[in-house]
Amino acid sequence: MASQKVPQATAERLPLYYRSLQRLVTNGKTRISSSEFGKIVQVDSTTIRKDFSYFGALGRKGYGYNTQHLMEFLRKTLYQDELSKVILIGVGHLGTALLNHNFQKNNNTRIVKAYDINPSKVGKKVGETEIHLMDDLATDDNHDITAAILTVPPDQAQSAAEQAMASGVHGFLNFSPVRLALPPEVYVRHVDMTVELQALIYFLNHAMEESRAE
Amino acid sequence: MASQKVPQATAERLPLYYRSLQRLVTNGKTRISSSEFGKIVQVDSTTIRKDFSYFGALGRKGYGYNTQHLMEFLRKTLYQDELSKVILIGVGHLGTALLNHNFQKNNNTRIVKAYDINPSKVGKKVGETEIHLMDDLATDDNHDITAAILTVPPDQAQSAAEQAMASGVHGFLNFSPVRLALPPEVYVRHVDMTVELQALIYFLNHAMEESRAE
DNA sequence: AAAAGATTGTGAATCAGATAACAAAAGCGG
DNA sequence: CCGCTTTTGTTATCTGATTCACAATCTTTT
Repeated sequence: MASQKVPQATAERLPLYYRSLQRLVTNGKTRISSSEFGKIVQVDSTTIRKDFSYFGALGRKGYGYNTQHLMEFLRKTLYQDELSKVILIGVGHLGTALLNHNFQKNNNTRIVKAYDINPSKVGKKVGETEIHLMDDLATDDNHDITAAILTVPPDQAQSAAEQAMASGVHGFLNFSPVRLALPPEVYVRHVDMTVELQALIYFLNHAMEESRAE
Repeated sequence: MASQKVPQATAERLPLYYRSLQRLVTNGKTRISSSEFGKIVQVDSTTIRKDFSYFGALGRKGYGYNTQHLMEFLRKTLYQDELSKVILIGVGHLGTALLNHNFQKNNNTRIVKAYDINPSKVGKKVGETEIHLMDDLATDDNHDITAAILTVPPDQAQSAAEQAMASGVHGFLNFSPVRLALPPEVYVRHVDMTVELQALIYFLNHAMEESRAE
């Protein structure tokens, strides 16, 4: 299986497709064409068809795609039919918000444990998740954990990531505004809100300049 | 000025460069080569030089870049020497976390006002920011506002964005897991944590499969 | 069951971005 | 102040992603 290599850009769109399909199925829509779907997810219809084509023929000519079927395919492909356990490191404002949110709504990812440096928080729960002491992280066994969400202050990010690695974690969703220096077998994704906001401001100002120039 | 068009990919790296430089300057580093800088921000040194070249000659051959000078250039380019006012819509868990954080640390962006649908929150403050009633959004004058941060539930995102537009906002940082349908003159950036996490899980599982295949 | 219409899947073309290669220019060490 | 070293800026090349164009094929209608 897994015929050709799936391009990175394609893989990054799959979760978006998946979530949109969940919504469509819930709303009782049974079939959809790539162009109609494209309007919803704001991706060109050709791109959508090409994305799906890496996994074989998922649609039917003259008909489109069966939403239920497509959704189930994506659920498997994204490993959403098995529970992914995740830990969260750093129970500050953002960490707390994520714990309360806990990704529980539509998907099969659960934050099973949180770590914080502050001993007074230890043992307490945020949402369903119990807080452990940061010092125990490196020596805990987290080999059954898929990924760690890093919501610590910038100066603690590198060290926290290393401790998580030591406990067996090999994937990170890094919310701290630092690039982590980690071995290549560890996979890191960045969510950097300050960068996003500054980029937004840059584009807004530049769009204005360009239209002025016209 | 603004000789050639700056590629999107370049523009999106500028905030990262800027923040790294702030740190370097603070730590007393006065000069840096593209290759040393590249290791810090984890971007290829050629890419860095090329990025800077769109803005003219910022470095000196055989020497590198003056950190202070470069930082100041980026500060201007990113409009960080003037205050950018931002509003936040949706004071839930995530919205509250962002208000408390308030982007204040190193940059010149401030959340000056928040909106929420819940009247019992109105008039209260989170951090420095006062909460207003959602119903007033469309009729308020927010033309001096650079962007709106959207942290509302998915089903309210579209309507909230439209109300913000009506009040004069033309840039959005959208944290809700929905693609907004807005006119093209409005600029939207998405921060989608569920997608990020699912993409991470996909890549982790697939990296494993590939290494198994070797 | 034939004709008309819809829509996929894909090879070819284009576009954007990243990397490589290197000449030109500046720094630096004796 | 001369030659060696460093490092930029940039052109050329490569890679990956998107878009185009259209044949193949299924659906729907009559």
